Amino acid sequence: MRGQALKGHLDLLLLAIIAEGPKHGYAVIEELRIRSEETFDLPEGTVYPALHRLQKAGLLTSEWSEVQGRRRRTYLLTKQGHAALSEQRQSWEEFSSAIKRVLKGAPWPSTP
Amino acid sequence: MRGQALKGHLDLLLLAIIAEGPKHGYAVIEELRIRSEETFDLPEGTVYPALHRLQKAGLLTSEWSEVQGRRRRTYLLTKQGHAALSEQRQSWEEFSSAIKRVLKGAPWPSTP
DNA sequence: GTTGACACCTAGTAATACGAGGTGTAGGTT
DNA sequence: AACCTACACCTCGTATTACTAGGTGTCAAC
Repeated sequence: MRGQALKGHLDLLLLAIIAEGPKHGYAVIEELRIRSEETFDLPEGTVYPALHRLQKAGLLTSEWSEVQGRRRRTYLLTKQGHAALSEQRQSWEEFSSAIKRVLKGAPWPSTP
Repeated sequence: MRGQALKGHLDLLLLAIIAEGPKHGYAVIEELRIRSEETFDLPEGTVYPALHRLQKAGLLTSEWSEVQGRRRRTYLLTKQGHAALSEQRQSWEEFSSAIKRVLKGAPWPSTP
């Protein structure tokens, strides 16, 4: 149920979602919520600035459009974005397996 | 090879290591480096303040000792510390599987 | 007698996720 | 008509936190 504390890994999630197809910010939030089964229910104040950051870094481009009276900013991965994504996937793999190795030391809480 | 960017998960690692047996700060660093196979090679400026923080939060206690002329501060988990650990293990489990669910959407980079 | 491993510490910095607010449209319900 | 909810965007400030860059001191080896 916790959405907080995805500290360094937000970019990976955003890039991964948008890599599957162009999406606007609000849709990214929804997609993340659904795909994570409510684990990631990110506030807009988290996602929008992050998207701006990624665009500024050259990993995303965006385009404005208007759909049924609402303006949307739709994001797309650049070549750099794809490169960054696959790099960050690898980092995640390494990171999470390192954590696993550390945690594996003591089985699980046997309430000592 | 990178040790940085373990953003929100440092506490989990420290608690997990110390839960296996009392350890002093320097030994915690070594243990983390070895167990993670060099992935986590944490600077002292990261670990020591974190240990202080955990102690202040009541999750650790410490005791000074002197071994071969060197003073050591050895840490131990409190009851709260054990509770926090098992909570954070669970959080990690949930967090990492949520990430996996998000990433699983598109197989792996087929260089599109 | 200097270097390197051991062993601790603090102060400051940069990054960043989030909270709290704000703007506006469309489509309902009351 | 007034209101609410979902959609859709935004910014500013704050708190946390990992890290950098320093500092102190012991011991063994060279």
